[in-house]
Parts: sequence; C-alpha cells; structure tokens
Amino acid sequence: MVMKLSPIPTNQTLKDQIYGMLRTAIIEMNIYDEGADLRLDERTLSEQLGISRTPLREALTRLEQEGFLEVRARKGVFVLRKTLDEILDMIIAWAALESMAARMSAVNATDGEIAALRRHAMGNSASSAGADLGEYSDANIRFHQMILEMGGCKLLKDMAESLFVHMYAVRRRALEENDRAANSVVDHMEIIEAIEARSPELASRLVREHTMRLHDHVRTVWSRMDARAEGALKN
Amino acid sequence: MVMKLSPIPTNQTLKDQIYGMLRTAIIEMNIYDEGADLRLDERTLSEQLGISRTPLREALTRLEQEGFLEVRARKGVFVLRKTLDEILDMIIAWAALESMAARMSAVNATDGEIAALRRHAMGNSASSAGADLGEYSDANIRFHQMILEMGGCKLLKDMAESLFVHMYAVRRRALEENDRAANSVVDHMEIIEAIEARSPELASRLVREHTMRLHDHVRTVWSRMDARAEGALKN
DNA sequence: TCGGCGCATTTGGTATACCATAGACCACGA
DNA sequence: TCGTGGTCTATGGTATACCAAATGCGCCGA
Repeated sequence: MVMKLSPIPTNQTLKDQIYGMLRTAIIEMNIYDEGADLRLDERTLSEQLGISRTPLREALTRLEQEGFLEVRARKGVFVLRKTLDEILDMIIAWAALESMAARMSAVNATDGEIAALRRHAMGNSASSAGADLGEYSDANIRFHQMILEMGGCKLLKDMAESLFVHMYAVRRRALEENDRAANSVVDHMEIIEAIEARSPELASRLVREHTMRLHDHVRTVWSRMDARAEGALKN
Repeated sequence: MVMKLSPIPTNQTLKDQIYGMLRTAIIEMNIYDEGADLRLDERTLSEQLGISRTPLREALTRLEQEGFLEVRARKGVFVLRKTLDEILDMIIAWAALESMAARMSAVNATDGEIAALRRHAMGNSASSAGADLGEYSDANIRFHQMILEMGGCKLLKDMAESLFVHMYAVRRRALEENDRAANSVVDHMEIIEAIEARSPELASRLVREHTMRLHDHVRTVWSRMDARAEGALKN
C-alpha cells in the first residue's frame, strides 16, 4: 500500500513565515493614512511574534531590499511610502513589461488560452454593471495576470507582480475615483481582439496605451496626495 | 577658523560592505566553469572576512533574494547558475525595459543629451576597429546605460541594471563568438537617429529589435552550454 | 561480504547577550 | 532664562552559543 503523506510539512523556516506575514500586512495596511504608524520596532515585533530578533531581522532585510522598508541604524525601521514620482515610474515599468508580454502572447498563446481570456473578460464585463468595485478590481487584476502568463516569459510576470504589490492601494483608489471601469472593459476587449488577430504590434500598443492611461490619470489627479505624503515623510 | 572636516566617515555597516564584496566577487567569478566552486560555507567565509556569521547571513539573504544564491537549509549556500531559459527571459525583460526607455528618450531627452550619446557612439565606433573586446564591451554597456538614463525613468534603469549584472559574462561571451560588434555599431547609429528624429515608435522598435537579436543569437548558439549547465546543477 | 542501524559531524536556523551611537532629558552654571 | 555639557535610554549592529536536521561513516550482525 502506498501511503498518502503530507507533501512537505516542515520546510518553511521562521524567516520565511515572518517575511510573508509582514509583507502581507504592509501591502494591506493603508500606509497613506496621515496618522499611520510607519515605525516598526524589532524587539516589540519579535516579542509579539514570539521569536527572536535574528530571523525577524533577516525578514526585514528582505523587505528592505524589495523597497517596502527602510532600516536606519539606531533610528528605527520604517515602512516606506511611495512618492507620486515613484508610483508613476512603477506604472511606466509595468507598461513596458506587460506590453512586451502582450506582444509575445499574440505570437505564442494557444487558441485555448486566448479563449479563456475572452471568457474571463466577458464574465467580468457582464458583472461589472452591478458588482462592487472590489470584485471588479480582482477580475481586472486577473485579466492582466493572464496576459503576463500567456506571454510565456515567467520573468516578465514576476517582475510585473513585484511592481504590482507596491500599487495595491493605488489601483483600488484609481478605480474608485474615476469611471475607469467602463473604459477598461472596452480597452480589454480591443486587446483580446488584437491577440486573437495574432497582431503583436497592435496588442503591444494597446496594452501600453491602456496602462499609460492609468499613468496619466494618476499624474493629473494625485498631485495633492503627493504633497501630503512628502510632507509626512520629512518627519 | 572653520575647520575642514571629513563629511561622514563611518556610515557603511559591515553587512553592506560584505554584501558589496560578495556581489562583486560572484559577478566577476566565472560560474559556468565546469569545476567552479559553487558552494559557500558560512563559517569559513565569516572566518576569512574576520566577522561573525550574523552580518554575513544578512548579506547572503540579500544576495539570495537578488537571485545570485540559493540557501538550502542544512545543505549549504550555493551560487546559482542561470539556465539558458532564464538568460533568454532576462534578455526579453531587458528588451522591454530599454525599448520603453528609448521611447521616452525620443520625447524627453534634451538635445544636449542626444548629442552626448552620438559623441559617445562615434568615439566608440572609431576605436572599435583595433580596440580589444573588453574596451568595446564597456563602451557598449555605456551606450545602453545612456539610453536608460535619458528616458528619465530611474526605475527602468535600475531594473535593467539588476538584470544586467546577471549577464555580465553572457554579454562578453556573445561579443567574442559573434561578429556582433560591427552590427552593433550600425544598430546604435540607427537608434541615435531615431531619437534625434524624435520618433518614439521607431526608437522603441529599433532598441527592441537590437536586443532581441542578442536573444536569438544566444538561443540558437548556446543550447549545448545549457545542457551542460543543467547537468551540473543536478548535483 | 553485505546491509542496515546509529552515532558523529557538518551546516544552516534560532536564541541571547553585548556593543555603539543617536536622541532625549536633565542638571548646573552663566 | 538660556544653553551647554553630560548622562541615560532606546535601537539597530554584531558576536556567540546552542539547536536540529541531513549526511556520511563505521560498527555490528547476519
């Protein structure tokens, strides 16, 4: 008899667990609230988590390198806010990566993948009328993920995703304050058609322009937020 | 009297120094040699460097996250070789980033910056006849750096550079085995002309195609190396 | 001779203790 | 009252000791 065993019970080290935990917490935390606690204390944290500072510090090192934190010697550990310029740069880089993925999708994607993309977008559009924004946002994210996957270049997807987590709150907010949802649906359909037509050039351009519309929206609308954020950062 | 003092003598922590040191060593080390020592030992290293394991481990954590190392619990720390597929993916991502930078350069770069780029490329081309490959390679790298800078999006440059360090040896080798130098000079000139003409679309396309030529070259020529590398990794 | 069990060693993971400095706070004197 | 200096504390940086698992080797029995 072949026993069915648990796959790999104990392979995640404390460091990894803590890393994931903190990362999620930081991503979901609204760091742009004026009174937000941007300060972390190693000793307090390690106590709360019931571990020593050593693995905690290694997790913090990782988060620092990913741009979530800044560790200032003998000052403290601080959650970083993105400035408006940094957010805009991230959107540009994202546009670069995803438009390349779209280009490759038009060449490499199987008909089945494209059909799945269209199915997803249709359901998405159907529900967008009455659904809440959170639901729509998730579907929207999934659409972009699918394109990144269909390109067949895993690195593009990973890099785009590492940018994305820094914009979790950003996208949500952009969806709320603009009537972007309706526009997005149209954009998405055009993108799908370009991929179906196996037109790399068009698919690439449409994705880039779609993302750059978010860029323009954020740039024109959020100047005030940036001023606040920079002021807060000076403390 | 106002004394002239040194600005900030001691601001780099041990962790940072070690990180830089190891990073340079790994980049310059030829990890694709068959008999290369891919194994690092924390205790031995810390002894050689005259420090404790703690800051060393934090440096290793950073390097691991950047994709230089893999730390396997109770097995050891290993320098990672890139597989052929990973290298190809990096070239694609690089093409995505740099072509976006070129697009932006065509719009944003000042006339002075473009002139500097042309000057650099001319000197480069003049010396390429007799100069050694190393010299040419450096000039070549600089050309691409300049485009990434001229785009005005620092993130694009940083991301491209973080890809680049993984391909230090790759580029060098590609230059050696192909007569790419001459082709490159022509490509570069066309790119400069596109930027001078303020044509984002053309500049973007030329940069992408230029980089993708490296992609095709590597893909078609290096299959054997990859087979070897994967075999070696299995150990 | 061969195979398996188990201990010793290696090695990364974790805990703890100590160090050094930045910043707050206080006391003292002009 | 003000400011100057010292001291105390908070906090990240570093060193050291110990832990646990994976591996290799050798003893022992069949």
